[in-house]
Amino acid sequence: MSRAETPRRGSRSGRAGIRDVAAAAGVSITTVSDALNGKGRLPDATRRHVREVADRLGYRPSAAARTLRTGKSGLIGLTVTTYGDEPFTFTEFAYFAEMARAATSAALARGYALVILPATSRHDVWSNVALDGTVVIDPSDQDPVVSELVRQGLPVVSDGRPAGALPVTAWVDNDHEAAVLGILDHLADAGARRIGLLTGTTTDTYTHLSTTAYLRWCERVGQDPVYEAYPAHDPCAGAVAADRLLARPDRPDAVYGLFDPNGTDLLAAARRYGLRVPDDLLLVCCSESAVYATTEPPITTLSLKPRRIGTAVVQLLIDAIEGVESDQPVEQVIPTELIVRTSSERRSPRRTVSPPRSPEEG
Amino acid sequence: MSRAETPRRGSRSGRAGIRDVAAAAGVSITTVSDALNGKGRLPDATRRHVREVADRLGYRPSAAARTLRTGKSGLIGLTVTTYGDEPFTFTEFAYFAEMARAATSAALARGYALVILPATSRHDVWSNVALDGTVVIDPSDQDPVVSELVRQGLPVVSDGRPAGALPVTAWVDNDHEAAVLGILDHLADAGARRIGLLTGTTTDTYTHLSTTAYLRWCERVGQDPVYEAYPAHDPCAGAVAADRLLARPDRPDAVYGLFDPNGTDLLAAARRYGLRVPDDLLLVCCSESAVYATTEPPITTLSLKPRRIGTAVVQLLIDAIEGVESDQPVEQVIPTELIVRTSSERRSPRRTVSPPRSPEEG
DNA sequence: TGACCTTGCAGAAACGTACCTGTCAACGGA
DNA sequence: TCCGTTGACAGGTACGTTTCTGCAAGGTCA
Repeated sequence: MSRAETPRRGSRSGRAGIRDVAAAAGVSITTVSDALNGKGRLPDATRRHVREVADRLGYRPSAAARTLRTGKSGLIGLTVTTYGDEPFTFTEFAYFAEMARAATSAALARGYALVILPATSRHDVWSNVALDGTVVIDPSDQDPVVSELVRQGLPVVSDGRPAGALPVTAWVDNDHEAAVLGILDHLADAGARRIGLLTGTTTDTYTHLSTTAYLRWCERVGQDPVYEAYPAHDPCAGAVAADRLLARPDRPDAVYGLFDPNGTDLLAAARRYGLRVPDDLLLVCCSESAVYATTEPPITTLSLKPRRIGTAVVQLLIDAIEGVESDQPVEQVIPTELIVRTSSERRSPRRTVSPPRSPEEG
Repeated sequence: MSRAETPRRGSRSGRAGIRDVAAAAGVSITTVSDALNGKGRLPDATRRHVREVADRLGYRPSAAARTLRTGKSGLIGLTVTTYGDEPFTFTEFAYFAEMARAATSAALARGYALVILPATSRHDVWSNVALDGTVVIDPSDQDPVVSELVRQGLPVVSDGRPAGALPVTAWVDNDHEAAVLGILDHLADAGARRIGLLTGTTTDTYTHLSTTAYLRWCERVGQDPVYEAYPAHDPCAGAVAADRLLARPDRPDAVYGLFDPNGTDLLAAARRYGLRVPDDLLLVCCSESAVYATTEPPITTLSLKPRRIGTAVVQLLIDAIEGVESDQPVEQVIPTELIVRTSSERRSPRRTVSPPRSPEEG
């Protein structure tokens, strides 16, 4: 109350700045900064006083100024693959939604927020946002976005192991070969004689690894490969490919579909051709969607565990940003989970579907 | 080339700044800024020269500094409703994913990026990011986040009309009452005598408006309401509620489900009770998911048109940010779309499902 | 030949914060 | 009494832009 009489002629910008708080509290800017950030050596009385004045003035520190000063923005980029103008493809919906949800959650828990950015290298958007690091989903071989980010010295963590010699900081992925081999063995165990594959025409790592694993398995067991490939970003093409696969003269008696909608597409196609599932046709597809638990019949699915992946990716990235010496390896393989349902149980289905337990009636 | 001989002793921060570009090009900082931003009065030769030097040095302007100076960050917040720790609920997946996709696309087209933020008012995250405005999904009555944002003078546009006197800048919504009434009439036309409702226990506007519309319709036509409510964020509760609805002594002969998974849940419950759809039970649910086109039978769905909503919301927000005098009203009602499929066609299903056309075989 | 305008650029002041470097008083020990 | 130490703060600079204001040089016109 000694000499804080000049109230610093009206905060002209509308919002209160750190200067206004300092003036109102009768202390210096340094003291305010230290008090609010828990630094410096201040008696608790001063700290409380400053905090109270700041609250009273509704002071919110400028994120831009803080970012400029500290070099940290608290923002993490999340690149989404684009097909044409659309940010992410329909076939990846459930996976992406789950993965993004987990990533968002993990980031927020550590004080970071996620920024959605397109994988296409539009410099004007990318350079307009100050990022501390980036998560990229399934980067392509010579991804220009990744190169640019690395050149700027930003950590980059990818979902999906990087193709070629892409210099990412860390990556997280499933063991796609093992997953496919496991499914094929599972189908063979269930009595399948000729297993078909519904795959994609794109060149991403997931499609590539899965397809070659299938081909190797066929070679090993001496089966002729039976597969149809289609552009995975086109949902209609999937239905057509499923139909074509079941219309072949060498029709398979079991099919694994690499993409989420393949299950319903194959089921619809089987119905058209009068094939009973699982009696005439065993079905498995890779999906995160819950609908396959209640289809007729329920369909066996492979889950890639997107929530675990999203969490792991963000943890690795933030560790790299904050320079934490992580005890986790920088290359993490997340196990997949095969959720076995009726569609792949040829012999003696255990039991008929029972109604869900109602909490009221014991 | 006159006196640019002091090369400004090495850009210490690693990255090239505007100063380094100015020194290398032999011009002033002002000239570099003007040249790169297309401002000022400069001959094309200078402009080209500066641009070339900037490219050679790999110069990227600091987003933080620009934001601090201009007050614009190019970032738009997208708040997601949270249940517990999870950023958004499973039941909204398809809707949210579509809506977010459209919003992302629309924002990027106008040079903005989206930041995902939780609706819960964790100040430390919110105040750490410089936003130009925010999209909120289904804000609650006295939403503290919205109040805070408005207090800061930021424009806020909501998906879903704001409850109470929430001071949003603009909003976009469907006409939920009209949609429900339309569906009930549609079901009655198809021969339904007693229409049931699967609804939620939450207090959001969507659930509230839809439920009261149903009750009013029942009163008008003289039908006793038959409905079950469950916490919409719990997928298991939905299956139980669907089962309970069909187990009632006054079992409805038609059901409308307000949430996305209700269709499969109701279908599974109907199967358990030996009810044929649509012969014994007409079914409609509100969903954006494509799976309902290929279920057995295909299920009639109501689409809320999340893509149009996402686009509209972002356009309104950016217009407000940039001070554009929009010719669009600040309150936009997007029409819903009823996609009629077999599950609600009691009399004479038009035709059986035909296989999709294959591009190869005409 | 001055007065005046246009062109082409440079200087320097912000933007709001964080933090490094003092400064001054009080205090304790020799 | 003197010196070293510590606590409690203030001053000032830097972060990297944008942009307002100036200022010469050259051209135009009376």
